Amino acid sequence: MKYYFNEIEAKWQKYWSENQTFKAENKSEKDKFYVLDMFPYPSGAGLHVGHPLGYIASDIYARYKRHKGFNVLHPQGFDSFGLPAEQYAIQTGQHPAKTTQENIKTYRRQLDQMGFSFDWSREVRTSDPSYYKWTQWIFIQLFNAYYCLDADKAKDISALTAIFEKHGNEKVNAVCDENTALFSAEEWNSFGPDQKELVLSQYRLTYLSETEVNWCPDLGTVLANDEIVNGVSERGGFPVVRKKMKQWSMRITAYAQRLLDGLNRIDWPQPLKDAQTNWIGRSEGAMVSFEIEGYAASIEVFTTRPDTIFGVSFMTLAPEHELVAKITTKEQKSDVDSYILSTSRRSERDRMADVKTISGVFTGAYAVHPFSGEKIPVWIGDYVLASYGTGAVMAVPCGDQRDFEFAKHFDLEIPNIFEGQDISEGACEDKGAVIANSDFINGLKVKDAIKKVIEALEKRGIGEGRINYRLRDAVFSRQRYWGEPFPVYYVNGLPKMIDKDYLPVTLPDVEKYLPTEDGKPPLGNATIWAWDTQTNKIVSNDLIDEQTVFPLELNTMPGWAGSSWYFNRYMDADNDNEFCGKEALDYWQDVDLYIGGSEHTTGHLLYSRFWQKFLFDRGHVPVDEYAKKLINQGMILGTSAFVYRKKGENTFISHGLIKDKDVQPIHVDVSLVNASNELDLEGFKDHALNKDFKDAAFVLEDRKYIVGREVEKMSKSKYNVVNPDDICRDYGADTLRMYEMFLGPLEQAKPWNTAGITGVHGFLKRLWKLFHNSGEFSVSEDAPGPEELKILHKTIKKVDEDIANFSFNTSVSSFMIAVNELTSLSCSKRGILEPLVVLISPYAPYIAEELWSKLGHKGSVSTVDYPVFEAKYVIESTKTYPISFNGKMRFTKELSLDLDKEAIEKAVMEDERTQQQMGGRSPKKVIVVPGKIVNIVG
RNA sequence: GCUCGGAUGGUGGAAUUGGUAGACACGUUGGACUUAAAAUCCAAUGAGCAGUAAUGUUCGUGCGGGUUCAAGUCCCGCUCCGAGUACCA
Repeated sequence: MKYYFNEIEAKWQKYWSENQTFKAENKSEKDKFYVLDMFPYPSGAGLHVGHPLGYIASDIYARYKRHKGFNVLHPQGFDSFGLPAEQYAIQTGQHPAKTTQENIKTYRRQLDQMGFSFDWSREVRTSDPSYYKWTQWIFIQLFNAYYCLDADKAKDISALTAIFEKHGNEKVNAVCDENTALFSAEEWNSFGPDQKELVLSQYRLTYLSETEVNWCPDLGTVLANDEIVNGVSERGGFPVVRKKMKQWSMRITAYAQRLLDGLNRIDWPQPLKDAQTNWIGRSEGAMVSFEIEGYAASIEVFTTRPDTIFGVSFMTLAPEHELVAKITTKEQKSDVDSYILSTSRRSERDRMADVKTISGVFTGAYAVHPFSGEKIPVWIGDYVLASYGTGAVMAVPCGDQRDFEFAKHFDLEIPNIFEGQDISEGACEDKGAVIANSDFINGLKVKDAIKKVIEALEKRGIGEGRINYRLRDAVFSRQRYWGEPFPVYYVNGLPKMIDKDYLPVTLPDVEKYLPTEDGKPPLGNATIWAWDTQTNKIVSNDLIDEQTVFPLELNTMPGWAGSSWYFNRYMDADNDNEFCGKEALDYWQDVDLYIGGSEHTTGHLLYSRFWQKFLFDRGHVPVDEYAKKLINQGMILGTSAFVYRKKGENTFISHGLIKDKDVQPIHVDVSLVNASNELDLEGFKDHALNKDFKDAAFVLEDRKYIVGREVEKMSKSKYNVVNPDDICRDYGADTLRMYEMFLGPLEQAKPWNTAGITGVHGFLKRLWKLFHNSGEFSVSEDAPGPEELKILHKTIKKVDEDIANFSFNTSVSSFMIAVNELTSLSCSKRGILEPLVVLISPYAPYIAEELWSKLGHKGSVSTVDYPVFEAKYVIESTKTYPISFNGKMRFTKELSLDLDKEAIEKAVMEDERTQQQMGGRSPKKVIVVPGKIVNIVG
């Protein structure tokens, strides 16, 4: 009887769906285990074979844990707000909700086909009003909170106003804007409501501010730093410019230190932790204030090397620094203005690419050295970034290579403040140096000098020790249509939150999805988009009267809003009264295993940790790190195929004949190429992308056209996409699952190669054949013998260990060995098949279910708690090495069920003595048990 | 530049963490079945040398050293490849 995988798979999909086999309960006697995937954005192209890799791994783990007796939560959903649906809407006028709905349908079909054990009753979609209701709610919670540094946690904003009323803000130790002014209790109490609101916004964890943002004119929107790659937009590759706009921001910087500290408590990959650590970019140093000669202003700088303060010979401001206009002298004005103009014209990308060119200009102004009182010229230069620190540096050419080069270029002084260091060729950045020519810190080492300078600065009130972070507050506004609307309306230009009871504020319909002609975001096109504070309803814009009806926010939230808390929603996805019920949260707590791509390291994975910590502070969730363990699955790459067109001719040359001919490589669809790299010429002509190709000439080798190959990212534009639908049709989902695992280590990037799939498919066929010998299912009730049990338990032990270590590739090999060995014994015994089916079911659930039911079991193997994952026989691996006299070893491997324990114990006791003996003459025989080398005498 | 990975047959990759290097699979070659092909099954397959053969033997985990009875694995010094990040004061 043939292995009819298509029928089997359809049958069990139906069964699982009808019986809700994978529905998880929020109450159980069993221990909980939460396995999470990064939910997909449902794109129009559907899934390719690369997408499900992580889902297969997590599904294997989830099914394995169910067998081990855990109550497993394994949900799935869709990150369904996003730019592609919106751009499609701009082109076609089709509502993004409709496109999204259709795409989700395709995704769902593809996911079901692959046999994932998701609990779809908990599905979430970020674009669903019943979901984004709670995204809006969390936004309001952030608005109504500030970060108290004394308690080191977020608190309700009312606690802050209470302090202001009694003591003003002088003694408040909270995270706030740099330029927050001081006020007394009397002053606060005299402020009007609008002024109070402006002050509070300097403390709120989400706030409106005029910020310099990354504006992408082609996309008509603002981008976050992690959405920009090499100075152009990640999506589309359009140029990005700096622009000032009024935007919502998230005060993630308040959590910088806790985001660092939390990394020590979670089992995430080290490279990912390193990347987040670098992104947060903590550096210790000092703030120093330099007075400007002749002005009432001073320049604040941040430095990590306050010990080098006596080596300062000039200062450099970023061209965008606010003091530049104020302090530039008349004589220098035209130079400075033209320099600022030329740097602002250069895109960020040019500035980054061109690190070598040194440019700058003198402002004409002088600062005063805080200790020596000397005059220090103030320059501007584009090597100083406005967005880091204070946008100004104290330049120490002898201690910083960039300052050194700047000084050399403009012929500025380079005083040496290091004992016995030669600085004629470059700056001395060695932190073991000893300071000289530096007044009260002469003879001190760097570390001690830093301490002493900070003390002196603080004593004189002109500076202080400071920890600075590279991390910036996150801009939270997007000028897009297809995102969460803000639950915000404006009175006198000040934001007001809509009460929880009236959420969600649902996205309005618009005629056009582009920004309005006067430059407002797409929601500016909506005609029914105003808030009536009397009825608490969305009403027509015509009714705005500035008394009771007010304009609503026109921006929407960024893509990361919905994904920053979805893992909590799965625990209680249908709750209409809370974002997630307390009971569910207390039961499920956090994610035990999270699998997803490393591209989200400094985006989603940082923002979601931030929101979780906030929700924890406010008592809404029980833990402040939401994922105990995380694994980054490696990308599956495509193997692109190329044809080579002779330049200027319609002739294609086979890969082997190119040599030094002038040819242009052109991508060709991989489905037109067979396993030996031979191109289907008729197919190529029929599916030609370019009309000319229809009558192209070919230069062949061995009567074949051989294509060139290259490994690239799998993408539609590279014609190297392999569709899982095709693989499932030809080989079945079980084969696809096992093969993707077999391809190589989970965390490693690896190219897809359909040719190798026959090996795994052949294995499943052999397994099937083993128990369908005479054409129908046949299983023997005889008890298995030691040989057969040995095969089974060896496999159990190996597979169990491999799953625990996430080495799914080697466990597939173990299955193959087992089936090969059983085949050679012609073993078809129930006592072997039954546990083997359970063992194999996480990898190949469909064939396992089918065999399980043929064994006469009711219900699904997927939900069976079965002790099969504990090997009944303890198998010790022993090796015997007879040693010849020249010291070379040979040995025979022995795997035994009936080990002579006494002999081993005795040998272990002699271990020490043996080692001594081995230093001298070689023993005749050595037994190795794991971890020990022992000698057997005789 | 900095940070983190990696380098093993024709290919993807194993190697119980210091103990048979090359599991398992692809590919290749030969054979069986077949009119033939596909499918299936069996055998060989790191390289070299000797032998009709069983077998013996030498070399072999990017390069150069070192530690050890024993190194793909540990230590020191390089080379090359990949990923992330970048004027961060």
